[in-house]
Amino acid sequence: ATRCTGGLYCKAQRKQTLLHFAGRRAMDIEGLGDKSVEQLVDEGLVSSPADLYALKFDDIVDLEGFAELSSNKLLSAIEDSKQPSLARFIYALGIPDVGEETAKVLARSLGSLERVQQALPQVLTYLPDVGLEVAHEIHSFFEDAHNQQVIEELLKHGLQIQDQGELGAEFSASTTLGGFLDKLHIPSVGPGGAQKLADKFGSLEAVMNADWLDMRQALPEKQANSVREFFAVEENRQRSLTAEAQLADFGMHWQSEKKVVEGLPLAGQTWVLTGSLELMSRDIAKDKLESLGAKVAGSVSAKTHCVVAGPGAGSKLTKANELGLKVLDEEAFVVFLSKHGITV
DNA sequence: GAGTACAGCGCGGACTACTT
DNA sequence: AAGTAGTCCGCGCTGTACTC
Repeated sequence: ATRCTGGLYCKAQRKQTLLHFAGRRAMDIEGLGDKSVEQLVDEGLVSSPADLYALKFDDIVDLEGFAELSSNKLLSAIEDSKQPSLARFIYALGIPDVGEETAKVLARSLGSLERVQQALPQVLTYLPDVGLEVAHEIHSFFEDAHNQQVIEELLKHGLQIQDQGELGAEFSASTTLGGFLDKLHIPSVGPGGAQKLADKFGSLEAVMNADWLDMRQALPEKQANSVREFFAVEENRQRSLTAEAQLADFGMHWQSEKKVVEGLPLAGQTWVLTGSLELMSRDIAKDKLESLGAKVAGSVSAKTHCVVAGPGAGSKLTKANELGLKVLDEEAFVVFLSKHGITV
């Protein structure tokens, strides 16, 4: 994507950042819409999200449209936003390519802001739907000095991020030594070769320091050569060790098998909501489904398990019918939920 | 046979249009 | 004007044909 390179100095970008930060799905600061952000930035009162938390009554009461009432309202809305969930907070930061879903994944899997901030690209790619590209965006966002400063100030102003905790299961479950070696992208060595190395040596150090004979026992000549050459490069050794150290630091230990069968009834299923739902909001419906282990997607495909269609459903319902997918109307959906012990 | 390169697909994210 | 459904694009993943 191309974006304005004005960075810190670009007013328009700062406004966008603030609007996103305050948005209903992010920090949910009511009363901070287009108009107010416009003024706050133009008057030089606010230039980063952190500045919001330093605003005083006297600063804003003279602004256009801000008499006593709305000033107090805004201040208390800001105050009320001080305990965001980790997922919301990450989303609010507006990291490129990180929307609500990816923010949730980061929060769930890494469990704490520190870990998200420190995570190396190689480590981030362990998360579902995070590839190298997105991993680098995340990593460089937190490496940026200005971004670091803003986060630091936010915390200093009393922001308390909730649900800091342990590493999530999906992260720990997906880390194996074989998988890790595969991610190093040693030329000529794919998943198969990586697994053989893992089986034979059992640790990264052992692979790095293996002598030729042992190496040849694990792999054919060409691949064995490639591995040696790879680890002969100092930079590769460092990168591998750092990534491994971080995984260990995050409390990770190599596991032999990756598969976790989740106990949730809809684990692994993808659902789609379309049309207007009248008995509950879309967000609630989505939450309910997610709590049963389902993934709620935005578009219908052959991989969709079920479509919930309210009145006014359009192309998605058509497609679902074309594909012969299971479709529930809202009433049937509510019945379905109650069968799983969820009341609306 | 194993690794790689490539293509197609599904989903998330961002944008647009429509409704109220 | 705000909120929501629909559309479009790009990233990551998977499956397949190709190569060594």
